[in-house]
Amino acid sequence: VSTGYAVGVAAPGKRTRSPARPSARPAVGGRTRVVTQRAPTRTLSRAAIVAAALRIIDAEGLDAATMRRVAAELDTGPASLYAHVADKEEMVAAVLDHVVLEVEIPDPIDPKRWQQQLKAMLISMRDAYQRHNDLARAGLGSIPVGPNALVVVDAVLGVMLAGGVSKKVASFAADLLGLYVTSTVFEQSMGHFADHDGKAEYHDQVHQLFRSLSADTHPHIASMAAELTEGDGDERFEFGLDLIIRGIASTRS
Amino acid sequence: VSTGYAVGVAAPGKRTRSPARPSARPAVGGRTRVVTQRAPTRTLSRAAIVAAALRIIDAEGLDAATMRRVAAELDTGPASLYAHVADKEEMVAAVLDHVVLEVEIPDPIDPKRWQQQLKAMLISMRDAYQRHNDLARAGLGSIPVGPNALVVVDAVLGVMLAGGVSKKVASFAADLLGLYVTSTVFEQSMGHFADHDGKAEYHDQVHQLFRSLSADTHPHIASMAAELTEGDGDERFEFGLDLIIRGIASTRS
DNA sequence: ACCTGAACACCGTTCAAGT
DNA sequence: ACCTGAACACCGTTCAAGT
Repeated sequence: VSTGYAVGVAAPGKRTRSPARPSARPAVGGRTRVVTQRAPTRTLSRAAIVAAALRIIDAEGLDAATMRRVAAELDTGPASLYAHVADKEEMVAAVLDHVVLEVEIPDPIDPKRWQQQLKAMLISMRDAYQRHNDLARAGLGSIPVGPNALVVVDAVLGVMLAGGVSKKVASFAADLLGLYVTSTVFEQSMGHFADHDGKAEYHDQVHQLFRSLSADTHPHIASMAAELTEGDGDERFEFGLDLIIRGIASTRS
Repeated sequence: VSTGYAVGVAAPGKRTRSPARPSARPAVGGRTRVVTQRAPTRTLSRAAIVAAALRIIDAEGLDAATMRRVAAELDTGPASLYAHVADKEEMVAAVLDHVVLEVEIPDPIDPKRWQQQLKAMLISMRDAYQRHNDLARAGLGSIPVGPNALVVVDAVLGVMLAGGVSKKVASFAADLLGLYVTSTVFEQSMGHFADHDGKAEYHDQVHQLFRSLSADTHPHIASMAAELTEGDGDERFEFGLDLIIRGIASTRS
């Protein structure tokens, strides 16, 4: 299984929709009374690993989140992580699934407003990814099977079904919408790093390339250089989202 | 620039739409007459590197195409590649762009049949990627700016414009369609390798997971397990393609 | 200009040994 | 059960030296 989740083993019941960013530090004076004083937080855990990895990704990007770097963040060696996480792929999948806790789900579902509710969910999903640098890249090309992702997928399906969309179309559309969000966020997170001084420069380069193409060899690109690159990310994203949702709506009986 | 192409430097004029799979071996007795016999093909070149990398990708997958492995395939050391290719990213981008030569472009464009022609191009694109293992993964999340890709994009835009689609919609739709093809191919190429004995098993696992979800926590997924996983890749791909194209068509005045 | 050997600065993962 | 140091088998890229 590509996502790193052991598919047959994901425990949906254990999912808890909790505050988006649990502190890595456990609450002082919690409900378990311990007589002997424990070392501050010397215990490694899956949650601590995910939190450390997310901190690194936020600050330095997905590529910086190596097993060695995450271990160092937790003052240990890379081998120690393997007691809590099968491999790097599973670790990153866990981070991704943790972040989807930030997605807001409409409650209750209002059949009359299904298109707005669908759009709002997907914007919320985009915002969640966008808060975490280029993390979305990890989600490219993988079916979301993490426990939290499944909750969001279920809600997306529910909103569409409430709106009278067929099961077949809803099933397909859920895939497409997830794909669209992930890809869009990732594309817009490009050029954030090291080599380039901002996505503006990248954007300008692409625009220049399009304008530089001869009308002989690339007549349509040349005639559309403006349209191909204009509009900020938000605008393009919403435009595309509306287009897809309109397509979904048009399939109803 | 993320694709590895130096955007400002791509030379569209140099693009040649040649036979899909040029042999790595130069034609014997070509048009340049050489007196002294040259060593068989001892000269390294960008084309030879791309061909070697593609061979490895076809046989063993994208991850196997390391600089060291490609160099070994050409009986040399990894450092030698850097005279013809800036880095690994550029090498892979060049392979990707080489493969899009296999995409068939309709000629001439028939405005009346724009929807069919658009669909045929995208199926051809999917087939091209599909012939090359998990290569499509390299295209995820990068704007296609290779010289050959630009020709295909230009044709896609041309077909839509001929069909009366607005420039703004065409611009967006071209992005979306490219995204859709790349992601779909990659998703279907998963589970080809090592750990699993075929995508069937992966597919079954996902189906099992969906069926195992409680109707309490995931009512809609549970009620749609069949729809979510049914249909072979081709069917799902075409269904989605039709849906997107219908959405595009519905925007016309 | 092109090619090379050797090195640099990393990776993910395993494994025997500890507690 | 969990943690660790050390090692294994790799990476991409650079660089001085060769031709």
